[in-house]
Amino acid sequence: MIGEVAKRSGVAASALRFYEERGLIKSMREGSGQRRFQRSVLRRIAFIVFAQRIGLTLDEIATELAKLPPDRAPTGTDWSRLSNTWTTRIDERIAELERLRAGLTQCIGCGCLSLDRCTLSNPGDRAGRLGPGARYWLGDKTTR
Amino acid sequence: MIGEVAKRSGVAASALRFYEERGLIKSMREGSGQRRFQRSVLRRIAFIVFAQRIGLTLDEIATELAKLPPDRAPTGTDWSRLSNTWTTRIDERIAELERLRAGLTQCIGCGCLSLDRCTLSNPGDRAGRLGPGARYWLGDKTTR
DNA sequence: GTACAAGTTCAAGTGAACTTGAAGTCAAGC
DNA sequence: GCTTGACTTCAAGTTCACTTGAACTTGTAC
Repeated sequence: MIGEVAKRSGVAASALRFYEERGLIKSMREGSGQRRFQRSVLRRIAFIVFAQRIGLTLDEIATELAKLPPDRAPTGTDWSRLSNTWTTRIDERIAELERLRAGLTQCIGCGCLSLDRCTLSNPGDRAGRLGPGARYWLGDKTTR
Repeated sequence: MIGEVAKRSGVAASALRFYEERGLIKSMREGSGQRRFQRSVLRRIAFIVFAQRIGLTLDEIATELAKLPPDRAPTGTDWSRLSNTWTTRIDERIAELERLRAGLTQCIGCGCLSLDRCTLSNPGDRAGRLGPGARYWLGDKTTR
């Protein structure tokens, strides 16, 4: 029952249908055509919600979830294998935020964000190397 | 010249026009109708880019930037006053990420994200209090 | 037997942050 | 005088992650 899962997970039923359409979760169908979910779907949903907060797109999340064994129920080990790569991602994001905080207090206040002498900024040799909309102040490769 | 500012900031000209339309930056016009920017616009753009990475929407950024004195060029003190509120925001985001990391390693691995006994999870008494699409696993009030 | 809640599909709408395209202006270089 | 490049406006398109609405079916309650 989709309503039950929605209630338990806090994720709207429409979103759950959307996730299924995108292949993030699966369901069985009853004779009547209504969805039946296995218990394990809750953990998947939890993972999706977490991952979104970390900043992954649904596509990336789908790719990650596809690494889980399709044949058997995922074990704690399966999950923690996924979690490990994500931990890295979180650490990177935290590091970036700390850089931003430093930039905010050290650079914007002092005026170097006029881009002439900030250690965070380094146009010229970095410009154009990042994708369209590149922002060299961020020292960011992903740009999104 | 918009192309010059685009090159210096790494932000696309179309985005700069969009920011101007949204009131985030300003420009003078030459006789020909082309935009002329003051040097200080670069610092504003830097601020916008930083703020976006921190997770603010353009609307929020506009609100923040509106706090700068419209009459005179902003001083370092003006900027750092803004930065302070943002530092808080960054710290919150870092704290959240650390919670997520804990959740990832402690909860998903162990199985409690089946939502029965996780300290991060607490349905029932929290359900429905958050907006639509509420996700109680996040312990989040803003939900976005 | 009929009301009602909960489910179904499918198409279209939403908001954020831009980008793209069409059609036109303007100054410089050859 | 004509091409080129950089600019202009304005409308429409794009991606992401959903939500909303219309039209319909199913199961339970009275």
